[in-house]
Amino acid sequence: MKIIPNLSVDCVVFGFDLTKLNILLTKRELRDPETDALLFTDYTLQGHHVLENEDLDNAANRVLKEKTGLDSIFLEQFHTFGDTDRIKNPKDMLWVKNIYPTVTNQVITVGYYSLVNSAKIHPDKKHEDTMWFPAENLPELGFDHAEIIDKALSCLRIKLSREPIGFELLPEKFTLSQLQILYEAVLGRKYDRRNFRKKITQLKYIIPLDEKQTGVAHKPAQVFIFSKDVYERTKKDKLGFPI
Amino acid sequence: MKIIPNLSVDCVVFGFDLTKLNILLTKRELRDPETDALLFTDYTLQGHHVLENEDLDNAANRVLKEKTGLDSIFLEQFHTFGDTDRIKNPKDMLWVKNIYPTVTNQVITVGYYSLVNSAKIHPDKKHEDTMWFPAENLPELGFDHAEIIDKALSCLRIKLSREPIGFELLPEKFTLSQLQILYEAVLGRKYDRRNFRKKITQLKYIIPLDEKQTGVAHKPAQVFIFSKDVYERTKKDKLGFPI
DNA sequence: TCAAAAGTGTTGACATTACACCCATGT
DNA sequence: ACATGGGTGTAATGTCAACACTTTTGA
Repeated sequence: MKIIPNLSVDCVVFGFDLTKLNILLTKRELRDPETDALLFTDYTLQGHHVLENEDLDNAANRVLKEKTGLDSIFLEQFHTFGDTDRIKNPKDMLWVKNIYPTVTNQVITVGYYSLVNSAKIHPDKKHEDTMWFPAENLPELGFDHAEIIDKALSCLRIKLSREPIGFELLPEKFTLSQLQILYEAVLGRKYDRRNFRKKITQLKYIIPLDEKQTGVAHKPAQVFIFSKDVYERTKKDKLGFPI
Repeated sequence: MKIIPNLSVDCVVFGFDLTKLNILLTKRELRDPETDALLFTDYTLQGHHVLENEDLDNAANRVLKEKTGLDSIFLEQFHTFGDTDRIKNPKDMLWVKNIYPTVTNQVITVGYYSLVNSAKIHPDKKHEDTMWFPAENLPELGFDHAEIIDKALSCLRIKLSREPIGFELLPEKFTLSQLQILYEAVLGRKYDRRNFRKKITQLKYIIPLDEKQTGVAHKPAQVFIFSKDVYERTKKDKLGFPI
């Protein structure tokens, strides 16, 4: 299958480990083709060129499946990056010349972000060089991927403050504290525990189970599930008042 | 300047005539190259292929400048459309084959919307075949432009309910009723006049002038201006509570 | 003098914030 | 027994929704 040389997708994979927000990155190395000397090393998002006769969304799904093994997970297009000087860093130009000699110097990339429960990816097994980094503490990034991640995060924040998508980052059964930590981690603010619980428990689509946490060295918490079905049935698309 | 055959931008130009929300469309006709018989006619967004060595955002600005004469107006990228079957209607395939024979059958388009005060465009003069249509009552559209407009409108709604961008659609000096009608037209809901005014007048960046409407057959309204400067200085990026 | 939109305040319901103590479990 | 996070209520404040009459102008 031939690639489309001037069109790629990049996926910002967000994960939550019940403590903090993480981003999945892949190690990139460039070695001199003759001497094999290590020229540089850094990290990049999971990306690939779109293939001929492939829908954009499918390209993003394919990349995700290849890099994480996960299928049919939450995936949302957030922005397209098309400045002609996107690849301006000398190391990136060198890398492109070595790895994709057929690629033009004007590549636009469509950014997607996806949300996964970190526990579902075991990067050590399949892809040694693909690993989680805390969103707050990322390593050196290739290309314009720092910019792409910034934009992804700000789009995720807006989305999360409008729609209940946080559950995509949690195990199916979760506690209210885990949910609160998730919101705090993504939105970068704190919530009062009582007020948070009050708010959440009045939502009909967050359903308490007759089940408690086990194996924790403190009072076990009640577990909840999210019902997308109930949400879809009861949501009312109200837009905020003008700012 | 050569075009990039598989990459285009489409601009959804929103205008407000102090009454309702409008969208700028261009008439498209295809005639049989031999008999000159009219094969079909419909309307399309303002779009064009991106040029080699042109930034995406610049391409959108160029298209807008060419089609409306306007420069440096509000322009926001909202979504990229990249399904392989985007051009599936027979009339569209026919049109592409006639007009852009070099173009591949897999073209992705980056959607932008822009906001203009309708009064600033006099389509009759420059472009007879480019005209305003009420957003609520659009004619038959080519390609997937109905879908693109839907998405643009829903993105505009979300943006408008988060940020004060409505002023881009208004004359520099406006009345509170005009602002209210604008919000009602875009968001598709009604506001109580007293509550709306209460809310707006407490915003420091909407500044009353010592000036009144003239030439109206009723009590003249006070006029206001929007200060982007004051807004930028006083805004606090608060994200909503989880839904 | 009439028509048309401008302008103006109060009240009740609801949502948001702030805040402190006891509980159940594993070690 | 202790450390850890779970679970709970109330009062003050702020925000939102509903509602009707008078004013100013041009025609």
